[in-house]
Amino acid sequence: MGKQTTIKSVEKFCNEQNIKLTTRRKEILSSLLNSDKALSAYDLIKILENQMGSSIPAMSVYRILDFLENNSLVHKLKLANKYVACSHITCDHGHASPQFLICNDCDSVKEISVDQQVMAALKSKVKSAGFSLRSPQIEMDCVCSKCDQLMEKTT
Amino acid sequence: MGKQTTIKSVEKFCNEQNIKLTTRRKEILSSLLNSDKALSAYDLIKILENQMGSSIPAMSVYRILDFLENNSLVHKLKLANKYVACSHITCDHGHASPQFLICNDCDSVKEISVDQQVMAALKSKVKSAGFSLRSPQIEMDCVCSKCDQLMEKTT
DNA sequence: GCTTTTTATGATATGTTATAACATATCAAA
DNA sequence: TTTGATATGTTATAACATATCATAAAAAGC
Repeated sequence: MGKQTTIKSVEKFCNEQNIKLTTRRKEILSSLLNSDKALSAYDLIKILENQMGSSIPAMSVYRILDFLENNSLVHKLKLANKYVACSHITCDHGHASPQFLICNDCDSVKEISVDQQVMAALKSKVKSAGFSLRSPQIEMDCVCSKCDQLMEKTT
Repeated sequence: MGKQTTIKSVEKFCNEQNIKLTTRRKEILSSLLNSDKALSAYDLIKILENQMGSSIPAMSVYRILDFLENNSLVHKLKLANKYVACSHITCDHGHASPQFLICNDCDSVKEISVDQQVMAALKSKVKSAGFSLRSPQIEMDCVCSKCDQLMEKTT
């Protein structure tokens, strides 16, 4: 799907859901949608300055990321302290437990979903250990194929 | 197992493995072993100051944590940016993929292990997505039973 | 339309986690 | 006793995140 199409369809989605997608929020979300990598809050500040020519305080970025996360438009990757647009923004179906494969080298991220059975197995172990799951999100420390190849050449 | 026993058996283990457990390293590791929660580097600085009466720079703590992690005595929890002693320090058998259940409220941590089959399933999905796993460690955002009860009362 | 209230953003300061770069100490082996 | 390896100390700074108060913009009630 083209990027323009995506942001348009997100706007439509937000209208329907009564989510207020202000200019600032749209700028942040667009930057994330246009990136093939996870971005830190401070990456986003730089991007807004360079590409949109508008300066924005760190506090605003964090607030906006929070807002977008609460409305399931963005995910925070705790493994990397970075943020990605939800890859299911434009689906109408609710998505399963997200699993993020994060390249340790270049921060490229692939969002896939955890199998029902696997998730059930994980959950039941959590329960029998006396804990309860708060977020089904799973993040894994990986290397993408591109970086993997580069490493082999270097070694 | 008593705490004194543990640190003794760790010392024995380090001798056998030719891991130099210096005074500083022992202080850090003991603090982690004595804690039922994950601790940040700066928590450890405070603990050493209060309990051992010795001040230690942040840099040293981070280096020591690195060292202990490389020697499989300590795990870093990226979800919480905190550290825990490996719960298998005193086993002689190598342990499977660790799964950490981290209480979002009080940072108490339970280390269990991921089922072989579940791990295999996760791995194969990673592979077919064009990534390769770097660390089999899985961290999950949970609430422990104690905090769970407290929350219900408050609500 | 105009005020009130709520919501969003800006500005500033500060807190928290982590690493870089360089210096010193300690100890064992040549 | 010098050398080399390893561990630790010191200082500075980068990177990530939140608290607090002020201001602006939007929405709700009249």
